[in-house]
Amino acid sequence: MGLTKTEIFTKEQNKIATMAKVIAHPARVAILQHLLKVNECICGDLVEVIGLSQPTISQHLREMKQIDLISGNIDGTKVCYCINKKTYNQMRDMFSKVFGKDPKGKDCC
Amino acid sequence: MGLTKTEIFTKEQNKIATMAKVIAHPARVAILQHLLKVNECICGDLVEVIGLSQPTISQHLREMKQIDLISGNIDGTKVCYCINKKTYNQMRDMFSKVFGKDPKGKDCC
DNA sequence: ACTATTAATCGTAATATTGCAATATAACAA
DNA sequence: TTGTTATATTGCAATATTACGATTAATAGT
Repeated sequence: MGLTKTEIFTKEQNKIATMAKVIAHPARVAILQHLLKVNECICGDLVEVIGLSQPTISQHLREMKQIDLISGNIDGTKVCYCINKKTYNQMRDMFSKVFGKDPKGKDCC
Repeated sequence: MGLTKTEIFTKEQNKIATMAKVIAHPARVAILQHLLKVNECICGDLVEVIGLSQPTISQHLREMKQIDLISGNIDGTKVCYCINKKTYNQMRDMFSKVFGKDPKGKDCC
Protein backbone atom coordinates (compact mmCIF):
# COMPACT_ATOMS: atom_id res chain seq x y z
CA MET A 1 0.00 0.00 0.00
CA GLY A 2 2.10 2.92 1.19
CA LEU A 3 -1.06 4.92 1.64
CA THR A 4 -2.05 6.19 5.07
CA LYS A 5 -5.64 5.53 6.13
CA THR A 6 -6.32 9.10 7.20
CA GLU A 7 -10.09 8.59 7.36
CA ILE A 8 -9.93 6.49 10.51
CA PHE A 9 -8.12 9.14 12.52
CA THR A 10 -9.24 12.40 14.07
CA LYS A 11 -8.55 15.73 12.41
CA GLU A 12 -6.12 16.55 15.19
CA GLN A 13 -4.17 13.34 14.80
CA ASN A 14 -3.83 13.87 11.07
CA LYS A 15 -2.82 17.49 11.57
CA ILE A 16 -0.13 16.62 14.09
CA ALA A 17 1.21 13.93 11.77
CA THR A 18 1.26 16.31 8.82
CA MET A 19 3.11 18.99 10.78
CA ALA A 20 5.60 16.48 12.12
CA LYS A 21 6.22 15.12 8.63
CA VAL A 22 7.44 18.52 7.49
CA ILE A 23 10.26 18.52 10.00
CA ALA A 24 10.85 14.79 9.62
CA HIS A 25 13.71 15.42 7.23
CA PRO A 26 17.06 16.92 8.28
CA ALA A 27 17.16 19.26 5.27
CA ARG A 28 13.88 20.84 6.33
CA VAL A 29 15.09 21.10 9.92
CA ALA A 30 18.19 22.85 8.59
CA ILE A 31 16.08 25.23 6.53
CA LEU A 32 13.96 26.10 9.54
CA GLN A 33 17.00 26.63 11.74
CA HIS A 34 18.65 28.83 9.14
CA LEU A 35 15.55 30.95 8.77
CA LEU A 36 15.32 31.32 12.54
CA LYS A 37 18.89 32.56 12.55
CA VAL A 38 18.91 34.94 9.60
CA ASN A 39 15.22 35.86 9.59
CA GLU A 40 14.98 35.72 5.79
CA CYS A 41 16.97 34.32 2.90
CA ILE A 42 16.77 33.19 -0.70
CA CYS A 43 16.78 29.70 -2.13
CA GLY A 44 20.35 30.00 -3.36
CA ASP A 45 21.62 30.70 0.15
CA LEU A 46 20.10 27.46 1.35
CA VAL A 47 21.64 25.52 -1.53
CA GLU A 48 25.03 26.81 -0.38
CA VAL A 49 24.50 26.40 3.32
CA ILE A 50 22.97 22.94 3.15
CA GLY A 51 24.72 21.35 0.21
CA LEU A 52 21.91 19.70 -1.69
CA SER A 53 21.11 20.52 -5.30
CA GLN A 54 18.92 23.45 -6.18
CA PRO A 55 15.99 21.32 -7.36
CA THR A 56 16.09 19.33 -4.15
CA ILE A 57 16.10 22.43 -1.95
CA SER A 58 13.31 23.89 -4.03
CA GLN A 59 11.25 20.78 -3.47
CA HIS A 60 11.77 20.90 0.31
CA LEU A 61 10.80 24.56 0.31
CA ARG A 62 7.60 23.68 -1.50
CA GLU A 63 6.66 21.14 1.14
CA MET A 64 7.22 23.71 3.87
CA LYS A 65 5.16 26.24 1.93
CA GLN A 66 2.35 23.75 1.48
CA ILE A 67 1.60 23.69 5.20
CA ASP A 68 2.32 27.42 5.45
CA LEU A 69 5.35 27.05 7.70
CA ILE A 70 7.19 29.45 5.42
CA SER A 71 6.23 31.90 2.74
CA GLY A 72 8.13 33.13 -0.27
CA ASN A 73 7.98 36.60 -1.76
CA ILE A 74 9.18 37.24 -5.26
CA ASP A 75 11.88 39.90 -5.40
CA GLY A 76 13.18 40.31 -8.90
CA THR A 77 14.66 37.02 -10.00
CA LYS A 78 14.99 35.93 -6.39
CA VAL A 79 12.45 34.61 -3.96
CA CYS A 80 12.73 35.74 -0.39
CA TYR A 81 11.71 33.10 2.12
CA CYS A 82 10.83 33.55 5.76
CA ILE A 83 8.97 31.83 8.56
CA ASN A 84 5.24 32.22 8.77
CA LYS A 85 4.85 33.13 12.44
CA LYS A 86 1.25 32.04 12.73
CA THR A 87 1.91 28.47 11.62
CA TYR A 88 5.17 28.33 13.52
CA ASN A 89 3.37 29.22 16.74
CA GLN A 90 0.57 26.82 15.92
CA MET A 91 3.13 24.06 15.62
CA ARG A 92 4.64 24.94 18.96
CA ASP A 93 1.23 24.71 20.57
CA MET A 94 0.51 21.38 18.92
CA PHE A 95 3.76 19.78 19.95
CA SER A 96 3.58 21.11 23.47
CA LYS A 97 0.08 19.70 23.69
CA VAL A 98 1.37 16.25 22.76
CA PHE A 99 4.59 16.40 24.73
CA GLY A 100 3.57 18.69 27.55
CA LYS A 101 1.92 15.99 29.64
CA ASP A 102 3.48 14.33 32.62
CA PRO A 103 3.46 10.57 32.07
CA LYS A 104 3.01 9.26 35.56
CA GLY A 105 3.68 5.81 36.90
CA LYS A 106 6.91 3.93 37.05
CA ASP A 107 8.56 3.44 33.73
CA CYS A 108 6.62 0.31 32.80
CA CYS A 109 3.94 -2.08 33.88
CA MET B 1 16.92 7.78 -4.75
CA GLY B 2 14.59 7.82 -1.73
CA LEU B 3 17.61 7.82 0.54
CA THR B 4 18.27 10.74 2.86
CA LYS B 5 21.82 12.16 2.81
CA THR B 6 22.23 12.10 6.57
CA GLU B 7 25.98 12.61 6.39
CA ILE B 8 25.72 16.25 5.35
CA PHE B 9 23.63 17.25 8.37
CA THR B 10 24.47 17.76 12.01
CA LYS B 11 23.73 15.10 14.61
CA GLU B 12 21.07 17.35 16.07
CA GLN B 13 19.32 17.90 12.75
CA ASN B 14 19.21 14.17 12.09
CA LYS B 15 17.99 13.47 15.60
CA ILE B 16 15.17 16.00 15.36
CA ALA B 17 14.14 14.57 11.99
CA THR B 18 14.16 11.02 13.34
CA MET B 19 12.04 11.95 16.36
CA ALA B 20 9.61 13.89 14.21
CA LYS B 21 9.29 10.99 11.82
CA VAL B 22 8.01 8.78 14.59
CA ILE B 23 5.00 11.01 15.17
CA ALA B 24 4.64 11.79 11.47
CA HIS B 25 1.91 9.16 11.15
CA PRO B 26 -1.56 9.51 12.66
CA ALA B 27 -1.54 5.92 13.94
CA ARG B 28 1.56 6.60 15.99
CA VAL B 29 0.08 9.85 17.26
CA ALA B 30 -2.99 7.88 18.29
CA ILE B 31 -0.87 5.27 20.07
CA LEU B 32 1.00 7.98 21.97
CA GLN B 33 -2.22 9.74 22.95
CA HIS B 34 -3.79 6.49 24.11
CA LEU B 35 -0.78 5.62 26.21
CA LEU B 36 -0.84 9.09 27.77
CA LYS B 37 -4.47 8.51 28.69
CA VAL B 38 -4.39 4.97 30.02
CA ASN B 39 -0.76 4.85 31.12
CA GLU B 40 -0.24 1.32 29.83
CA CYS B 41 -1.92 -1.10 27.47
CA ILE B 42 -1.39 -4.14 25.29
CA CYS B 43 -1.13 -4.36 21.52
CA GLY B 44 -4.62 -5.83 21.17
CA ASP B 45 -6.15 -2.80 22.87
CA LEU B 46 -4.58 -0.55 20.28
CA VAL B 47 -5.82 -2.74 17.44
CA GLU B 48 -9.36 -2.24 18.77
CA VAL B 49 -9.06 1.44 19.58
CA ILE B 50 -7.36 2.44 16.35
CA GLY B 51 -8.82 0.05 13.80
CA LEU B 52 -5.78 -1.10 11.87
CA SER B 53 -4.76 -4.72 11.61
CA GLN B 54 -2.65 -6.37 14.27
CA PRO B 55 0.47 -6.65 12.08
CA THR B 56 0.22 -2.98 11.16
CA ILE B 57 -0.11 -1.86 14.77
CA SER B 58 2.75 -4.13 15.72
CA GLN B 59 4.90 -2.52 13.06
CA HIS B 60 4.09 0.99 14.31
CA LEU B 61 4.91 -0.10 17.84
CA ARG B 62 8.26 -1.37 16.68
CA GLU B 63 9.12 2.00 15.16
CA MET B 64 8.24 3.74 18.40
CA LYS B 65 10.31 1.21 20.33
CA GLN B 66 13.27 1.73 18.02
CA ILE B 67 13.73 5.30 19.17
CA ASP B 68 12.82 4.34 22.74
CA LEU B 69 9.65 6.40 22.89
CA ILE B 70 7.86 3.38 24.33
CA SER B 71 8.90 0.12 25.88
CA GLY B 72 7.15 -3.22 25.94
CA ASN B 73 7.25 -5.74 28.76
CA ILE B 74 6.26 -9.33 28.20
CA ASP B 75 3.48 -10.42 30.51
CA GLY B 76 2.41 -13.96 29.72
CA THR B 77 1.10 -14.05 26.17
CA LYS B 78 0.60 -10.30 26.23
CA VAL B 79 3.04 -7.44 25.90
CA CYS B 80 2.47 -4.42 28.07
CA TYR B 81 3.41 -1.14 26.42
CA CYS B 82 4.03 2.20 28.06
CA ILE B 83 5.76 5.51 27.44
CA ASN B 84 9.44 5.78 28.15
CA LYS B 85 9.50 8.98 30.17
CA LYS B 86 13.12 9.81 29.49
CA THR B 87 12.73 9.86 25.70
CA TYR B 88 9.33 11.51 25.94
CA ASN B 89 10.86 14.39 27.90
CA GLN B 90 13.82 14.51 25.57
CA MET B 91 11.43 14.95 22.67
CA ARG B 92 9.65 17.76 24.46
CA ASP B 93 12.96 19.52 24.95
CA MET B 94 13.94 19.02 21.35
CA PHE B 95 10.71 20.34 19.91
CA SER B 96 10.61 23.30 22.28
CA LYS B 97 14.15 24.10 21.26
CA VAL B 98 13.08 24.23 17.61
CA PHE B 99 9.72 25.89 18.13
CA GLY B 100 10.43 27.90 21.25
CA LYS B 101 12.06 30.81 19.46
CA ASP B 102 10.38 34.06 18.70
CA PRO B 103 10.65 34.71 14.98
CA LYS B 104 10.91 38.47 14.87
CA GLY B 105 10.34 40.79 11.95
CA LYS B 106 7.19 41.38 9.98
CA ASP B 107 5.82 38.30 8.38
CA CYS B 108 7.99 38.50 5.27
CA CYS B 109 10.72 40.47 3.56
C1' DA C 1 -0.65 -33.08 24.82
C1' DC C 2 -4.17 -29.88 22.93
C1' DT C 3 -6.18 -25.58 22.17
C1' DA C 4 -6.82 -20.74 22.54
C1' DT C 5 -4.73 -16.24 22.95
C1' DT C 6 -1.50 -12.78 21.90
C1' DA C 7 1.97 -10.66 19.45
C1' DA C 8 5.94 -10.78 16.17
C1' DT C 9 7.67 -11.75 11.65
C1' DC C 10 7.62 -12.67 6.66
C1' DG C 11 6.25 -11.71 2.20
C1' DT C 12 4.17 -8.77 -0.86
C1' DA C 13 1.53 -5.01 -3.24
C1' DA C 14 0.70 -0.23 -3.64
C1' DT C 15 2.18 4.18 -2.91
C1' DA C 16 5.36 7.91 -1.16
C1' DT C 17 9.81 10.09 -0.65
C1' DT C 18 14.39 11.62 -1.86
C1' DG C 19 17.57 13.42 -5.01
C1' DC C 20 19.26 15.07 -9.26
C1' DA C 21 19.90 16.09 -14.41
C1' DA C 22 17.64 18.43 -17.77
C1' DT C 23 14.68 21.80 -18.92
C1' DA C 24 11.48 25.67 -18.40
C1' DT C 25 10.30 30.15 -16.69
C1' DA C 26 10.93 34.76 -15.26
C1' DA C 27 13.23 39.03 -14.35
C1' DC C 28 16.96 41.88 -14.79
C1' DA C 29 21.16 44.03 -17.12
C1' DA C 30 23.84 45.52 -20.87
C1' DT D 1 17.32 41.46 -27.85
C1' DT D 2 20.70 38.70 -25.87
C1' DG D 3 22.80 36.88 -22.09
C1' DT D 4 22.77 36.15 -17.08
C1' DT D 5 20.84 34.96 -12.76
C1' DA D 6 17.55 32.65 -9.81
C1' DT D 7 14.04 29.52 -9.10
C1' DA D 8 10.50 26.12 -10.43
C1' DT D 9 9.09 22.03 -12.87
C1' DT D 10 9.53 17.57 -15.10
C1' DG D 11 11.00 13.00 -15.43
C1' DC D 12 13.18 9.38 -13.56
C1' DA D 13 15.75 5.94 -10.60
C1' DA D 14 16.42 4.18 -6.07
C1' DT D 15 14.70 3.48 -1.78
C1' DA D 16 11.24 3.90 2.05
C1' DT D 17 6.67 3.52 3.96
C1' DT D 18 2.12 1.68 4.78
C1' DA D 19 -0.94 -2.02 5.19
C1' DC D 20 -2.36 -6.69 5.50
C1' DG D 21 -2.77 -11.95 4.89
C1' DA D 22 -0.38 -15.88 6.26
C1' DT D 23 2.52 -17.85 9.29
C1' DT D 24 5.22 -18.51 13.43
C1' DA D 25 6.38 -18.48 18.33
C1' DA D 26 5.40 -18.41 22.97
C1' DT D 27 2.61 -18.83 26.92
C1' DA D 28 -1.68 -20.06 29.48
C1' DG D 29 -5.39 -22.88 30.59
C1' DT D 30 -7.66 -27.46 30.36
